[in-house]
Amino acid sequence: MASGSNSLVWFRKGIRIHDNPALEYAAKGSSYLYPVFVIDPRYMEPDPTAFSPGSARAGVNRIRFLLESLADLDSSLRKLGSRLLVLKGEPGEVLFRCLKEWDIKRLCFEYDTEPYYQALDIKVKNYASAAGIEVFSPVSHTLFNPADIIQKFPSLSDDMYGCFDETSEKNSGRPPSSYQSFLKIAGQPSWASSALLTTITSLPPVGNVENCGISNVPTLQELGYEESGQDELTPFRGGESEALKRLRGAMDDKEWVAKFEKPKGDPSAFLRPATTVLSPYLKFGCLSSRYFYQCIQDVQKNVKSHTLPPVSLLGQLLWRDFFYTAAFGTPNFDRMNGNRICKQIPWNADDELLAAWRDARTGFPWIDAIMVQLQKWGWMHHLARHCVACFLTRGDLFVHWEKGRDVFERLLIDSDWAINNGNWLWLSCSSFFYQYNRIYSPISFGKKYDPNGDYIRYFLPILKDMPKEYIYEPWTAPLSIQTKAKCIIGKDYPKPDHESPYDLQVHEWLMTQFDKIVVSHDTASKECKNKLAEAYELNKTRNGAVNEEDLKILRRKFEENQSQEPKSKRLKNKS
DNA sequence: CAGAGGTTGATCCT
DNA sequence: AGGATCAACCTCTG
Repeated sequence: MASGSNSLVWFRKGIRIHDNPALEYAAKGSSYLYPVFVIDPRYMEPDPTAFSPGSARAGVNRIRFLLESLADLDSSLRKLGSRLLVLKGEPGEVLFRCLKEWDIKRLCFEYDTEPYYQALDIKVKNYASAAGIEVFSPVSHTLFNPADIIQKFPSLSDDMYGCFDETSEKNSGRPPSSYQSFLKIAGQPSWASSALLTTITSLPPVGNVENCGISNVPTLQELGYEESGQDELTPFRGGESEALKRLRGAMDDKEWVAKFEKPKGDPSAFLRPATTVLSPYLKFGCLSSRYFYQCIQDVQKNVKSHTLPPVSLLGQLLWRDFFYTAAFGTPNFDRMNGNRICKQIPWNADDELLAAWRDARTGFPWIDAIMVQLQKWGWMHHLARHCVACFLTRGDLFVHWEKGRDVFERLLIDSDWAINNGNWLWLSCSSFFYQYNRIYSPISFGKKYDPNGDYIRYFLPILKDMPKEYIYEPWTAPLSIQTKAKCIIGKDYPKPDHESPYDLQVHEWLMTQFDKIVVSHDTASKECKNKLAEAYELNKTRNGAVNEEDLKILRRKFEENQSQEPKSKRLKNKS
């Protein structure tokens, strides 16, 4: 490109100034630079029919986080002599209009591996090349280029059998299916010991943008959302400035960084979370994962000893790349059907169970408190996510992981297509992880970290006066205690009734008859284990070719087993 | 094809 | 707090 012409940098993720190759390249030698963000109504427009405040695809917490991130980007750009140009509409159409209107010769945007952008970006690139516009689309969202990893990974079908199927021809490798093999292929990132940061001191000016429908970064209200109370909204503020502040805060405690062991974190810690809470900033690219990587490396160089992947802090960033690689290299990664790495399992399609889980009324306080934190904060600890995901799918309710995935995808401020789907595959024992006998107890897991139940008391204030002896299993509290705690189970707080619609009197009677609880996690989890064993068996005999009919037959069998042992009979057997 | 290992289970035991 | 045991899956390695 001849220097002295116009460039456009298109922000999607990568909402930052630091370590932003697309921005740097766009700025180099241009007379005018147009920094653009397109507000896609499909993602941002209020949808009153959704189950929570927000658009059709995103809860209001994440929309707000995005707007804050954009406002921060705009303010940073202004300090460099530029500004953010916000436009509304279908991104492709808006972009084509801008390219024409402003006579753009160079278009720069961060490469994105998600299916949505893969499809959109092909259109954009085709348009640009037909119009003689240079396109620069660097990989800067992840540590590695997922395509490189897949290329390097020896394809099973090529190596062992020397045959070529359609997939191996197109794609010489498949993504590694375990973290360890991923680490081995990935190695050190090429840039690990080189300087990433070129400090930008000024940017080319923005050209004439009159009559182009440019606006400032809108507020939630300007987008048509109603004002809501502070305590209904996430405590985490969006933006690059906030990300770097948070990063600095974490890195300052060198001991903590060096000793970080993810599985040892306390999921019930909420006043001071046990992790960095940098995930939402990584999701939107307010924080560069590569810069984060280098910061951790710096700390590790200066301490005597440190933890290692998979549990270390660096290991967490590598998990992110692991899931990005798996997601990029697996067709239909976000579905069970047609997903070659996903076990085919006849999950329930029970919308009532799903709604009880989603709306925090399962009757298990540990589970419900986590779901309230999800709705209010849009963030909860990784292990808390494990508990509710396990409970919904393979642990207790046997509801399809795709349903839970949808709820997380909407409500999490850090929801990330690759990572969210990857973790649901993991937790439901559909892929990556297969030890389905390891089930999180909705009662004892939380108790181990928080015996007093402070986390439950905070997010489920109705239970705030329940004595700690009963707070994880309030249905076991004698009625006198429930009365004193101003929380009658079955009236003020649900009893776990997804299996047993008993009235309170029967419930009370049962409490005198059994030392075990009425709706037993024990019973539900045992049934789930049996179902998973049968489903695994089916997958084995069908050798990865389970069809709709197979699943239907097995689903019918599960239903028959359940009706053979009705609730009343089950109780009589016990008494 | 056997054996080792797998980020984060629960329970009981010391 | 840490270890053994439970029951037992899959993937990777040699």
